[in-house]
Amino acid sequence: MSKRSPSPKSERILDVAEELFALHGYDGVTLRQIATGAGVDVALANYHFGKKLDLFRAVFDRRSVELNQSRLQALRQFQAEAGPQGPSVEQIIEAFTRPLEIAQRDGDSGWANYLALVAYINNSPYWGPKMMTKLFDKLVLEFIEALRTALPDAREEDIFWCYQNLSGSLTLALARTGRIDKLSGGTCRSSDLGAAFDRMIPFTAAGFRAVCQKGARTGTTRKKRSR
Amino acid sequence: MSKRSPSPKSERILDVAEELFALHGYDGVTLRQIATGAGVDVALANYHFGKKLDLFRAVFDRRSVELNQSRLQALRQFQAEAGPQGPSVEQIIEAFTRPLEIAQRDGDSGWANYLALVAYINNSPYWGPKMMTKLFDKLVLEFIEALRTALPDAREEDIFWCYQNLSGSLTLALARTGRIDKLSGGTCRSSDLGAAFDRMIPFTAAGFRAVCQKGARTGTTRKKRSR
DNA sequence: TTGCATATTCAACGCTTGTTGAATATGCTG
DNA sequence: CAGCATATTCAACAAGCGTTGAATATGCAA
Repeated sequence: MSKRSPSPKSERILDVAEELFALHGYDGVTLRQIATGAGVDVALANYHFGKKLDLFRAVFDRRSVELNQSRLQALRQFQAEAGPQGPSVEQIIEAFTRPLEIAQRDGDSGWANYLALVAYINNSPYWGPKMMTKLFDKLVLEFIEALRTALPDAREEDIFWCYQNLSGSLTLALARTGRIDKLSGGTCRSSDLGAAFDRMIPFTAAGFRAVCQKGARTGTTRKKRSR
Repeated sequence: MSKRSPSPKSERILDVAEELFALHGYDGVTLRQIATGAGVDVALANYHFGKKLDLFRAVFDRRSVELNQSRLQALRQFQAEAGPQGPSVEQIIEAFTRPLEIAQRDGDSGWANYLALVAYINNSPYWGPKMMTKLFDKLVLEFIEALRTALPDAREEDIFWCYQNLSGSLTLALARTGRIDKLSGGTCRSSDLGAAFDRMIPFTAAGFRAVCQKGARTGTTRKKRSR
């Protein structure tokens, strides 16, 4: 009703753009590459989405609502099951990450490309501040609030720095660079988000506790001897 | 002797290229932008470095040896001071990360741009596998070997997955996207690598222990209930 | 000063880029 | 069928791209 149903060719454009932007970044992809990959004329992308930048935004927007709804729902589920002290750190991180794995595993094949695109944007000093805030800040602050409840003695700045560690681990996993495959001699496959999350969740949960739990950090700012 | 000393203008080209590549990526920068920023003619980059891709490689190469020497030296120092069981996980991660902060703080101002460029390349599915291996794998495997010694009960795949978590946290910190500044309302500044590392080191050390220490993980692969 | 290697600029090339306006195809409504 | 909105292609544009060969400047050796 409110939005006309998209033509199949415009969806193909989004799919191909998603794949290419995730691999080569915004400037590394031409509209002609996208059009060729989608089997359409180069002018069609302009017709449906306007300028190249608008197409980039459309790709980034497309799956964000569904993605963040599933994460928020997972968090709400844990909160409903938990007592008044709220869900555990593990549960919060599980709700933050597992829906991404599930989308990649059960959703259409474009999800893997989309998650790699999010990784590209999140790690970019140019695009990150310009595009992440609008679509992801509200959700992230919701999770940080939950972490505050689970770690009541945490200092404000420690919570955010720990979140950045979590975000970094997640970002590199979503980028699926294949580097861990090489380093490990094939033992690990970066396409296996499930295996990555099986370690990432206990890893980062222990990290949060070590930095944010009562008595974890002494003194004022630095804790290690400088020499 | 073996290499002629570089002209001051060729260094300026490298400096400007470093800054722009770190911010916009390989395809987001033109040789004309670099030349203009360096105050030279566009043909000079070709004269000194060959093709655009060769210039990109030259920028990436320039500081890598010095960087990794300082990290390896820090590791060797801890190893010399430690008993036969080797340095602690914290010390290993400290040696892996602190030299980057020190380079940015005490070295010339281009170091911050260089580290952001490393973050860009490491997080890129296109450039990562193509460029990281040659310059960084040897060093990384040395650190992983040290971690194996510090965590003798760790499974092989767990060590590598945990390393990826560390690498991801480090990568996002080096990218200095400014996102944590916004999220935290100004409490954290992503340009402050020291503050980031003060949390990253205990955070990731606890993560390694939680996943890789004896008795940390039970059963075969998954540890959490699926529902 | 002359000579020569290195460094730098100049001018231009062929090609690709994003974008546009007009032309055509498609599919639904009457 | 006619009419019309939407979808798609066609052809072309001006601008910018990386790269090159020739021309000029620079700095040191004889």
